[in-house]
Amino acid sequence: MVNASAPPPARRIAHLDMDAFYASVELLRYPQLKGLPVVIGGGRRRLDDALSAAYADVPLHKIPVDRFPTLQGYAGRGVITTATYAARQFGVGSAMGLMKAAKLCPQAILLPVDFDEYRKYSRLFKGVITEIAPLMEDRGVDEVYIDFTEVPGGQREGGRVLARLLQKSIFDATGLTCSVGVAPNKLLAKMASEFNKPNGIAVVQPDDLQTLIWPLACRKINGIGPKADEKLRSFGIETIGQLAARDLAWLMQTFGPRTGAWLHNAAHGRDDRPVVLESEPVSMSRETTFDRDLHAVRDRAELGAVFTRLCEQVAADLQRKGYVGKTIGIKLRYDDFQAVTRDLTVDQYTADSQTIRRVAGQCLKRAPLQKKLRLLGVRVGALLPADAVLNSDKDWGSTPVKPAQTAIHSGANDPLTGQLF
DNA sequence: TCTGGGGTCCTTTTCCTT
DNA sequence: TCTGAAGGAAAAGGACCC
Repeated sequence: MVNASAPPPARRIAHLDMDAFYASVELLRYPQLKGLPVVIGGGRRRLDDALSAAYADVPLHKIPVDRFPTLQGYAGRGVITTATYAARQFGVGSAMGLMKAAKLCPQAILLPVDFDEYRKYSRLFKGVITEIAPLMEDRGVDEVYIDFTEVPGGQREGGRVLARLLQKSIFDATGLTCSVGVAPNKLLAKMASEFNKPNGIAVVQPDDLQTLIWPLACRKINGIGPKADEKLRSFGIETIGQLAARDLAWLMQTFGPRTGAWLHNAAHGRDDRPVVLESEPVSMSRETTFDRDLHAVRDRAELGAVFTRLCEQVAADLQRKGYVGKTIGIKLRYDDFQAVTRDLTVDQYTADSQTIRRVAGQCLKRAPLQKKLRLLGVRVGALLPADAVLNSDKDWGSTPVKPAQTAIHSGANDPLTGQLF
């Protein structure tokens, strides 16, 4: 039992964020690129294949720098996922189109994204963390929340001692650095982890709200994106302090009851979300942007093949991870970048590619197909673990499918989609 | 020269039922 | 049969995050 006379330990939540994760992992493989402008993104082919074919007998770190592909003359679609500091000097950055980046910094080396490699290091550093502090919430490939409250050392110097231990242990195991923020809750910990990047630690106490948090831009609150920020600015609200000064009723009136209350709490540093150790996925999807825009009629063979492949990929993902779902949908993005979605909920849970393909095809018939398409996606939602679903047969593929609601126009005579979809 | 891919969550709209 | 209200579920869109 807990000693009744001792106060409960103060809640200490850490947010740990790996520094420039993708780029750092790539530099472990190719240390000869250190200090050079490097952008990661776009490329569909694996660099390894190209380089290791030419340098089969040379270790990766000995491949000459001038053998790496650069942005010079790059033609094609795709965006930069991340860029090294040396590349940022030229004005290139995340989410920028590769062709634009090629104009700004043609000498930048282009590496393809290698998620398998990043996932490998992700598992590694998370394993190090849970050995020391088991209450960890996974927030993607390069960041986590950790509940320090009951961990030995988690209260010393407000959490700084444990944060240092984690940094050192992660570096020893992976060669990678990270930044840690420790605070009374997730909201503040997330902001704190940005204070001393890279390889930094920041500790925020409840009393620090006005001095450390209120001067920050509203955008620093996790959950306030470009749209919300713009709306706030239109009311003259730029800093978190200015947001905190608005009264709750006005915020709820202006932003809706839920968002308004959330904004109010966030500005006052209040957040009682727990650290969540396990969570089930809600949906799985695959989507692809075409090399060139495709037309539903003129390119229907190509489009149909991509469509089938996406369905197969989603089905394979579901099966590999052991899930079934019953809301099946598609996503289209037209050449003008407008996006539409259509989905349909069926009676039986499924992870079968042909079933997904059939239902997704019905969705596609309900979408406008006059404009050219630049992207096609397939999604399965309303997921359940496959072993939790008591469908009579285990062969998801053979389950009959019919729409749960309205009968869907068959579209058999539709000139656009007639036989193909 | 535009703008990836894989997610979650929230709000609004639409449809169905009573 | 029509009309309208109310509530729920599904569908659609969009903001946001990594």
